[in-house]
Amino acid sequence: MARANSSHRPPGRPRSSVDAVVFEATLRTIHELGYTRATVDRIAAAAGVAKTTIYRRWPSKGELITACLVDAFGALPLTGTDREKDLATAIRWGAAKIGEPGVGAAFAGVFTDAVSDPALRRVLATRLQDPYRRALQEALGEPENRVLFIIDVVVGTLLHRMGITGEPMVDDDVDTLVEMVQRLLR
Amino acid sequence: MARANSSHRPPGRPRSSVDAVVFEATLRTIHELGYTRATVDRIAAAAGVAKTTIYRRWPSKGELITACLVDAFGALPLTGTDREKDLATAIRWGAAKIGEPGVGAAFAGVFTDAVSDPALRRVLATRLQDPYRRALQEALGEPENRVLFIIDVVVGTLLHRMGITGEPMVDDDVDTLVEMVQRLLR
DNA sequence: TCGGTATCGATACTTGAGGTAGCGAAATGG
DNA sequence: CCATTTCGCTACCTCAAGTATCGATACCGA
Repeated sequence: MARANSSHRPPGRPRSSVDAVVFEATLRTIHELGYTRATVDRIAAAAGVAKTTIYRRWPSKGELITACLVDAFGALPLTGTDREKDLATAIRWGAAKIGEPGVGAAFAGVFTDAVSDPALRRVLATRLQDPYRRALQEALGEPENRVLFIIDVVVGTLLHRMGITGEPMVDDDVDTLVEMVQRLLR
Repeated sequence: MARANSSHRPPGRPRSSVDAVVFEATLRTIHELGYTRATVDRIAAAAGVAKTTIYRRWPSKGELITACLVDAFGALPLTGTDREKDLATAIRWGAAKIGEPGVGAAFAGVFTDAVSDPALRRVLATRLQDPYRRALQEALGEPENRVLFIIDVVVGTLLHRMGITGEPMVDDDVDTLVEMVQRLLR
């Protein structure tokens, strides 16, 4: 069995550290041109990198966007002690992240691509949905199907608004969303 | 100013009445292959019609799908006398329609195309969203922004579930959705 | 210092989908 | 019979995802 030796460097030229630059260029390009016109060619150009370099690191546009979103969303800031507060935090956190330039459009775009692409759907579920679903299950102490329902409501609503208006949801409506979903915990 | 004379037939060969056949073929193809692989070529073949005939009637794939959805959804069956009941009816009606074969996938697909296509977004808003928004405003007696919020929640949630699982929402969750949104009327 | 190896940018290519152009044939009304 | 329009058909254009290849380059170990 091969030993996992983190201090061992693989042979050959090491990869240049441009992942963060590519992520930033991806969101910026999507923000400026929209998801469809944000082609891999344009993203590569915006990052100052060859298209082949993109495909060497992420096997498809969908996986690039997914990795970009995982990087952009980061970790949910939950306390684990106050269920109502944690749910409100999660909703407001999601609304804020989806409102960041390019994030909402990227999310909506990759999500819809996934509808017709089972492989991408698995990647999206594993890398993006599962971590937050588990964190919420633990913090809220609710069964999986209930947490999945809440995720459908919150993410679906926020993305639908973003897709219709092109603008993030206003705070008043986020407040309504928070109150509405919080009742499910009582 | 040209007079609108509905009894006057325009000259030339009349269009063959295949709209319904094309709509049926569109939903069936999307149901069988998914939105992305349901190309206009394949839809035309499934309808037994030339691709150019499709483009003679609908200027783009997005407009074809929109017309198809307008035809599939039809009119909301509201009473106009019982607000709570009408809201529940609207939600269950929407859930049932989105669950019909091909409808949910078509809706999700054209919706996401619209995110990056302002012209299509206008078509979708005018032909699909506005009629139901107005009908709900009248039946519920709620202001426009409140009705728009409800539409975001209901449609967003149903489409998100459909996109994630590929299956329509189960009745129990639809019930929860109904109760959750009904509280907004009180 | 010099191979071995893997990444780099660049270019060219394949595949597939949306959409258009132009044709002769067919269907209507006058 | 003639003008007009739609029909199916074929060929085509544009653009985007993804692949293949090549010389150049960066790192490691001997």
